[in-house]
Amino acid sequence: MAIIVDKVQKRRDIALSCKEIFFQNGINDLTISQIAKTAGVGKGTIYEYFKNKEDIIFEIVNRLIQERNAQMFEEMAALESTKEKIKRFSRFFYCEEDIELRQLYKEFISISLVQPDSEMMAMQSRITKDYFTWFESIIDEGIAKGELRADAKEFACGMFSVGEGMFIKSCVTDIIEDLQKEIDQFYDALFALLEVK
Amino acid sequence: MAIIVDKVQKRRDIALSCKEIFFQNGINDLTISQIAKTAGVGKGTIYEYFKNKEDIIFEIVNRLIQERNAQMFEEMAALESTKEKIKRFSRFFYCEEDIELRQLYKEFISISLVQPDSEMMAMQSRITKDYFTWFESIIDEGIAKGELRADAKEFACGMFSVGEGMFIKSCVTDIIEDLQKEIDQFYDALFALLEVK
Amino acid sequence: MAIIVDKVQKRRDIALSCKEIFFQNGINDLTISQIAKTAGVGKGTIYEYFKNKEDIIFEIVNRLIQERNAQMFEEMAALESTKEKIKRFSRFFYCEEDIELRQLYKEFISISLVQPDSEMMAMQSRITKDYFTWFESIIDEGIAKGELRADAKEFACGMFSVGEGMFIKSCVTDIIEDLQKEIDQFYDALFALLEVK
Amino acid sequence: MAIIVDKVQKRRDIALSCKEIFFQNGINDLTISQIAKTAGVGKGTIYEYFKNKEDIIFEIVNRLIQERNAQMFEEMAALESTKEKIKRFSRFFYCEEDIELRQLYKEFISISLVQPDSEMMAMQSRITKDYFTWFESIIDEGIAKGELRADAKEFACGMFSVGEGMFIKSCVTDIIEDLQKEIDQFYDALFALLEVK
DNA sequence: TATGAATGAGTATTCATTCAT
DNA sequence: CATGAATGAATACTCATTCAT
Repeated sequence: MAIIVDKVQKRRDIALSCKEIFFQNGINDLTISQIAKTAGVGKGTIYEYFKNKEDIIFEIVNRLIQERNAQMFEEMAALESTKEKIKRFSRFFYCEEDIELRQLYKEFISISLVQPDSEMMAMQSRITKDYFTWFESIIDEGIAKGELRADAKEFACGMFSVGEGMFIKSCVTDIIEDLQKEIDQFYDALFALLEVK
Repeated sequence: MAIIVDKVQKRRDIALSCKEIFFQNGINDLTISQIAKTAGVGKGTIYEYFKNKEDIIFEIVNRLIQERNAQMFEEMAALESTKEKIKRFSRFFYCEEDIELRQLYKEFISISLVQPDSEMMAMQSRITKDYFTWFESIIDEGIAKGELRADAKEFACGMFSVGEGMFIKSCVTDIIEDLQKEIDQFYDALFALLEVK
Repeated sequence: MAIIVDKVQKRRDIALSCKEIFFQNGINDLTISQIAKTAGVGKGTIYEYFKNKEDIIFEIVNRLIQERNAQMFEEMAALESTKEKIKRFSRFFYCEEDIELRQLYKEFISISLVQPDSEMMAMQSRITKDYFTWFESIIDEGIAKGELRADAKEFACGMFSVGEGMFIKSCVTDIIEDLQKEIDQFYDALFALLEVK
Repeated sequence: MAIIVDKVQKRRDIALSCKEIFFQNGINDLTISQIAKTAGVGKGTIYEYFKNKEDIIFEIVNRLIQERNAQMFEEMAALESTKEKIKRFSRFFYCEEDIELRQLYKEFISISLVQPDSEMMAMQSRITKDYFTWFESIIDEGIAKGELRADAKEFACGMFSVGEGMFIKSCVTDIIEDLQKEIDQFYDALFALLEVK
């Protein structure tokens, strides 16, 4: 009998083997030849596991995002106050703390902007909803604990969006000096208005 | 001397002649051949006025952004209250009102994400600062007029970022239903806290 | 011994299992993967029974041609007069009556034209001779029955060739309108000269 | 001013430069790389003059066919009797006389069989009609000169088709021995019936 | 100065065949 | 005997850039 390969596992393996070049060069310099070489397989083998290039890029981004998001949510869950959690969330993206996470999201958004019809869009939607749900839940929690005013919930969507907006800003402009400070200030000012005194 | 002016003028002319194909196909399908044909010049001529493709794309985006932003600020200046102005600002990007402006910014951000080293970045910075300055100035104005609380200014940066964030969201996700409503709600809720009663 | 018979049987089975995809897509889109899947065996197994792709294509065409030709001759044998038989022969190919038979011969001839060194050529010779022999025999019969003049036999080869020629014409040109009428007219005119009054 | 090239002329030049490899290897081994190399130009240059591979192959076949057919008709026109002309026509294809002409028609028909949707089909139709018209005209002439019976015209189409049929036969079978004799016999027998005694 | 003809490096994808299990 | 995972040579086509005129 011939070897039976776990296709799902091999997809993941090939995708993850590209981690390094992905983080180094982004997706633009990712050619099938390079992917094959990096994964240590033949070019034809790639097409045994992926429909086309779009498919493999999707898998790479998908795997990495899943991996990172899980870590993020876990870390944030460990924190106490609502404000702390939200500030921690922002710090993932604006500090140089995790340069790879930044690179990952950057590529992710850029692909989605350029190829809005692909599966990428569905994934973006899913992830955006997850973030938004998380924001809502911790604000709910804050209200339940009596930390926040009842109308704080109306800011959930905005809180997430301001994060996304500043992330883009940090990527496409030179205005990097006080980015973290800026976002902190915004959240501080907002929470000053929302916290129950 | 006259020749230098001519160069600048010709750069602009060539760039603006591509308006239509840019809005139709985006930047990905913009080839030098096409640009040359559209501009009514030879392919070689392009390289007399532009260093390379990056350079010409920069010029196109630059010219179009200048043009549009001028219009935008003019329109917004005509409005009365601070809240109205800011809501008008958001409407430029989230409604289908001006599909071309959306397309323009989308391309602009996507290029900047992918080629952060180019001149694009400086341009992004400049524009972002302009927006931010505008936000600050109208908030100042609101405070001066007694519409807004003194600490409203701390939200200038956030107000702009939430706009950018939602713009990205509207481009990369399917979550489109109540985008305009969502952003309006956010601004309403925020102004409810900031307005002097 | 039994093994050899099995091999022959399996070759036939695999070949005939491809009937459907052959008639649907022709030979150009016939890949080994597809053949293996359709035959319900592994890709490697194909190479146990066939030397290479050429070999399997030969077998497919061979089996299908055998099958169809047997039917054809049987049907034609049931007819009465010489002219009827010959006209019936032509109808197999020129009418849309049997689209699959047309497709089969088309592929057959096209392969033979392109790869004249293969076994295909021997098969073409065999089949052409069969047709020719059949033409001769029914003309002989016609002469024996007193239907046809004695020198009619000199037209056997031509009668077959005119059929082949018009088949090709019907495949490669748009001149389709009165193909059946044209060939009928030719045979009518010829038989008018050949029939004993 | 830049060089202005006669596009039509260059198309022809590139096409004709492939004559040799076309006659040696047929169309199957004709790759763009090879064509470019043979024509002494870069691969990209090919696409300046041809839409795609199909287009260049069409040009090659087209040019060669035009060239040869002109020669053929000229030669045939020089002959006297109707029978001579028709027999001469057949000799072009069945003898080894002009191996290249045979190869050319072989490829031509084979391409048309495989890609019936291309421009090739229109060309086949045109050429077939030309041949047919020629057959009709010389039969008319024969009738006018009193050589042939008035009903000879009904055989024009058949006479051409029998030629095509035997050409195919000569290409795809081993039955080559008496091909010329066979076709001569057919025409002799037919003319024996058609000639006015 | 203006041009457009020429270019070739670069890329995704296919598929017959092999061979370790 | 049977298999299907692995392969890589082969191929059409694109497009930014150069340079002779």
